Amino acid sequence: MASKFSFEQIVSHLQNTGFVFQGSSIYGGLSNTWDYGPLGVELKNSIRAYWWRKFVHESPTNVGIDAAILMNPKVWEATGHVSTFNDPMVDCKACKARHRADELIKEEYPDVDVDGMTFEDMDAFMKTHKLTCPNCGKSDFTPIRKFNMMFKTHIGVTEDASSTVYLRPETAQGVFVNFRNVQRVCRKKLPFGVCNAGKSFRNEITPGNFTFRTREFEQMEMEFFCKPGTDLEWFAYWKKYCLDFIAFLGVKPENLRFRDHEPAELAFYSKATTDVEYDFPSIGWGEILGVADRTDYDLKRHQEYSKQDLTYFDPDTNERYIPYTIEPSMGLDRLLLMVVVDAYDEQELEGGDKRVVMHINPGLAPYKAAILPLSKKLAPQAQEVLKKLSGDISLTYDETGSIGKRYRRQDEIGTPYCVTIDFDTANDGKVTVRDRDSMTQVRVALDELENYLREHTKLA
RNA sequence: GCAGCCUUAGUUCAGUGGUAGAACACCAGCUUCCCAAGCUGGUUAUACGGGUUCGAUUCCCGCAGGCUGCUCCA
Repeated sequence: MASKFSFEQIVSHLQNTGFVFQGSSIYGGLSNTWDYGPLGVELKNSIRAYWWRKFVHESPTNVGIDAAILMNPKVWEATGHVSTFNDPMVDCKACKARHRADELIKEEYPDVDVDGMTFEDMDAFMKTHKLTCPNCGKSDFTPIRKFNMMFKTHIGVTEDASSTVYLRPETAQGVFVNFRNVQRVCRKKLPFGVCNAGKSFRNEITPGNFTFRTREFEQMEMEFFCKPGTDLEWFAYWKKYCLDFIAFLGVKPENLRFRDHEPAELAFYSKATTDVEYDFPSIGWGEILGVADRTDYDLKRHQEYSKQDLTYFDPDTNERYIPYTIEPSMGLDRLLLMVVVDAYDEQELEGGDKRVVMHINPGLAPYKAAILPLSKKLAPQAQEVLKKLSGDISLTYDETGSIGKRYRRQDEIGTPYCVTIDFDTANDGKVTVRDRDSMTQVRVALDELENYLREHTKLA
């Protein structure tokens, strides 16, 4: 079941501890924009790095790229984003409810070919057939209005139509347009995958639920190119691989599920799609990643629109064909939200005290360890220890308040280990390492400390 | 984007047409020295912009943001 703690409670904790801040807050904020704070960015970087390791470094078939956000507008004509992201929306003038015109028509007249209708056709159809609002029963709609979900901007200082470009609504196309480049320079044979992580932008009508749905978000996608006919096999392979990946992040398995899309639910370009969903408190089951069999749709369309040959020559069979693509696509912001929601815990202690603990996977935690002098008098010694530990372990330092209070602060932000320098350290060369989850302590020699921390914060 | 409700320190809450108070948190000092101790002192707020008024945090309007519902999606 979903976390027993309320979403509101967890979100508030994230904002109070520096995982996430509201965007532009000193100007009153900007709706649905969020800034990752010092802790959030560490966690986000860790998750992305782990994804990169699993999908690029540990998958010999795969390589990575980092494609540009701005692309030639023809890309979005080829993919159909320019037309399909234009949904025909109507408002009911009586009750102000908003509906999709095509959905309304389908509902009442399932046999009508709505997809073949223009927006004008739909407008006329709704009027002549006196369609009513499912919400209030009246038949009084505004004309169809288009909502293009792509953000537009302009190249150059003059804003004429010829200079219009879009912020990419998905990272995938940056990979497809580089299919030939990557294949050539890496001398790749099928099957092979190309990974890309980066920001995408969608002008959603209704964002919300904190960072779960935002207009600017970070995707981590792979396009895995394979021979047609082997696609379902690879689809199954990457589906399994993704679930393993999620499991390694350390979330509770009972909060995860696979959901195969029904045929009617499939996107027009997809042959099969599976979502992995997480059971968020208050949001319910929410998609955190999807694996799709995109067939040869994308490359075929790009070949058609760019007039470039995007076929693959198969040296084994001497055939030329357009590869099929399996695409595991995940939202980094959602993965992060899942990790922190899953990790959040409150414990009642003796005496009615409450202790907030974030049981974040030690390998992902924003800080792997906190360096704490038992007394302020030991601060110089503790600073030395901090300085000596090499820079690629993320650490924090705290010398104010009692040691118990400092342990508590680290628990609240998910730091798995607290390293305490005490009065014996100078004599025996050892420090106390306290474990967040078990609340137990061990003495570790200073020489061994770095290895100890590395060993205990290693990812599978 | 539309409708309803909401907005006072970092957080949770008081309060008033005459310029804001607490608790927790935070900082400093003393003390303590391995799981939120104590004492002393300290920093910090009426989201923003107008209007009414001698005077607005309080009343009115606008705007921004938050929450809830509708439509969409990774």
